Amino acid sequence: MTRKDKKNSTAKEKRRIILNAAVRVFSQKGFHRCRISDIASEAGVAYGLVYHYFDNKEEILNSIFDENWGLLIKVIETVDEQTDRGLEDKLRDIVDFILDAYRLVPEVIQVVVMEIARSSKFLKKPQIDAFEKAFRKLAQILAHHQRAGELRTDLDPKLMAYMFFGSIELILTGYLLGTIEPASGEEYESIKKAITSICIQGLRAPAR
Amino acid sequence: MTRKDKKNSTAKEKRRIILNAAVRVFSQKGFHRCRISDIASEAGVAYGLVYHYFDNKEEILNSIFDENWGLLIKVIETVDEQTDRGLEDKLRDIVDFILDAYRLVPEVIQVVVMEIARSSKFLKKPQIDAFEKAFRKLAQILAHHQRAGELRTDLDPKLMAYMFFGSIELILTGYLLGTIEPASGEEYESIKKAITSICIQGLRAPAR
Amino acid sequence: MTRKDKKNSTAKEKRRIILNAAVRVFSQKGFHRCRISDIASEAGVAYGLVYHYFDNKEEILNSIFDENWGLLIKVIETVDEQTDRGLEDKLRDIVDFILDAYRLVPEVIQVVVMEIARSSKFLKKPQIDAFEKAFRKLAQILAHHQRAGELRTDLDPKLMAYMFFGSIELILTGYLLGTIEPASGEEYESIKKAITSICIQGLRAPAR
Amino acid sequence: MTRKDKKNSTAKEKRRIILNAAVRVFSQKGFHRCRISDIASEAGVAYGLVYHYFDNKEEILNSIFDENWGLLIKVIETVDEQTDRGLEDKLRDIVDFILDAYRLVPEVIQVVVMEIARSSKFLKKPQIDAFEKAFRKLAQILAHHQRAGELRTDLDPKLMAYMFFGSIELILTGYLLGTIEPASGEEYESIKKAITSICIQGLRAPAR
DNA sequence: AATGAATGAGAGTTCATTCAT
DNA sequence: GATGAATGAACTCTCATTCAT
Repeated sequence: MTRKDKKNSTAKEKRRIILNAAVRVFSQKGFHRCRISDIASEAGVAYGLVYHYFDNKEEILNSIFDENWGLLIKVIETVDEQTDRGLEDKLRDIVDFILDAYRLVPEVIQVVVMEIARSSKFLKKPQIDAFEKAFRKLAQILAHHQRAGELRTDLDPKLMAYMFFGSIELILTGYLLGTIEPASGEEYESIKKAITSICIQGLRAPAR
Repeated sequence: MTRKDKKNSTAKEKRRIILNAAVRVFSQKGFHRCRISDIASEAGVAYGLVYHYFDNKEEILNSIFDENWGLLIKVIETVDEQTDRGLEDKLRDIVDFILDAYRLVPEVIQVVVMEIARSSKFLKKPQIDAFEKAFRKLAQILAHHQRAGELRTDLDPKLMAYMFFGSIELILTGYLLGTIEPASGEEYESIKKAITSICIQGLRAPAR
Repeated sequence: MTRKDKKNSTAKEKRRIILNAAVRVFSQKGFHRCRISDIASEAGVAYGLVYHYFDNKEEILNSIFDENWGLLIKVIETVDEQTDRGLEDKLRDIVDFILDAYRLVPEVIQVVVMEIARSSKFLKKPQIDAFEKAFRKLAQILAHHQRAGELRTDLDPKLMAYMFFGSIELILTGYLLGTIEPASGEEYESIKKAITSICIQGLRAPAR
Repeated sequence: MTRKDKKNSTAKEKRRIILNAAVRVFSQKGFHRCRISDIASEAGVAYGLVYHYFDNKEEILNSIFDENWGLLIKVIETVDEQTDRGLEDKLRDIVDFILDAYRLVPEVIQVVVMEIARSSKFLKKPQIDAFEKAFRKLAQILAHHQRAGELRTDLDPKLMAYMFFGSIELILTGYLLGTIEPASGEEYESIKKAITSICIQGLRAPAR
């Protein structure tokens, strides 16, 4: 019987528990409106323990961002490497990833979108860089397809990238706010398709 | 010579001065990171005077939102009434209004977008309603053009509205963050055109 | 037509209006819980005007005390001069004065008793002196009757005076709190009699 | 050697230390005139610790009241149960308790009497109820002796109870104010006797 | 006399963070 | 690792008082 079995949490797992608790309370009350003790009691630990695993409150938020935004970047990079696939497939992969994540862990998406991306002006350097990296990567992909003649060339690829993510983000916000009614499983698929399709048809070079 | 001329500020003007100061400090440091005293000293008034004109910090933020978001709603409503104009013109008016506002008073836009719209989940009822109203109005316009056969009918107009505003918003964020290089006057015009064009071509019903 | 007729308030009357308003709000909310602006709006004047008639908040309270406590002292002095009357009559006059005052202007009594007499430790010198004067005067009267053989001599007259006022005061408090049910006009008379009687004869049932 | 011995204060003791410090500063400066920081520095603890043990300033005052008024109620209840003892003994027990408490901890008595009992109109419900309970209990005792023929029946027992406590209270106030000179140990005993005796027999000199 | 805008010290309260156990 | 008592800076909000008009 290993130590892991005896205790239901190793150091790493404890950190995870705290992080998950933080996601929940951040999403419920907002980062600034919640206290370390809220996180601790949600996690079921003493609040002093939070400081064993994280230097301070902001670091918790940054950890959530790093971890999840990192996944997005990884998806975009993977997509970028698949040079043989079409633009539509690529964008669709990204949309799928984000919307699936939203379905599975909406709180995570909320925190990342509402608490971090949106106060991006006040992020620390590493987070700003990571934030920007996703846009840059996508812009690269778009530029590639521009050069391949699949996309209109009168537009800055970066601008397109921002519009793409902006579209997705505000739709998620609509869901989060409840001003767009939450979609059923089937609808999700059609929304994914819709987002991609709107972007593509808008971006696609006009047929001759 | 009236009293108004003698003194450089009437009650209403003092309120304005404080509100403008608040916009500046909110945009510089963020709502949660700035203190009432920051606003007061930026406005050049005593601490307590801020409370003479506003009940509390949040009311200041709400006033900024109400005032400016109200303008947006008015623009959308005006556009809605112009039944004889084409969709492209209408969207262009909205884009123009937002981007021109950004050029003139970027701090206002930043505060409205980053500090309020983005933490919309935590707004008070009247603000949530106002927030939603803009989307609903635009969705109405889009639905109208859908029925007129100008827009593809396979999409929820609300979804389109969210994508439209989302595109604009994240582009503004890019500007605010400096990750999109701020455009010169001329470029502004081309960006306005681009946003409208992307949206229209993407949304337009396929040519038969 | 005199100025007094034109305007419904001379300086002295304005002062009176403010003072009366102060009594009402002090009695409702308590001295520490009410603001100058409460007094002003109760009086129907601008709050700056309060400072024309009074130096500060505390002076208002002191004025209320001085004025009313002065009446009590006057009554006691008058009683003291009536050397030919019996002790019972004298005490009864004092009791009458206080209880009648309570019937007529309970708010005044409340403020004097609860806000001033009771925080007597923190009064200014002139008020402490006036406060004490009433007790000293009554003690003098009691001492006189002690020497005349009407009162037991085993007790300090001052102690008796304190007990006398203390009895009255806490009964009033009971009324003010509503823990003693407010008496009707007739009952008032019997209470006056009871207080005097208890002081002189005590609680014991008369021996048969 | 237990932890309790090593450290000079457990959680409960710390609370006690703060409460005692609060009694001292309340009695010196008055509740409204003292700040939390006064309590903290008097207790020798950090500002924030006071809030670790008490929700707010008022709760501190209420705790002092509850604790000490509770003792008074207990004494009255004990006295009430001793059905075989005479009225004089019973009243004497209550007088003893209060005056002994005053000798031992005059600050406590001052705070309870001057800061709480006297602003009883503004107390919270539980405190008002407790306040009234003491009077009700004593009135019950008096009513019992009334029925037993030991007390005059022409008086409301509640009224008597108020007079009894009122007498004691204002005497204590006289001490607190220094307008009655603080008694020596021996005098205390005679004062206790005097109060009881006056209540029962009144002020009148015994008929010869 | 009258107004109420303006001032700013003051006080309660919160809470991130540290640290002894 | 774990706990939660202890710290104190920070910040909002209040309100008595002043003063220009």
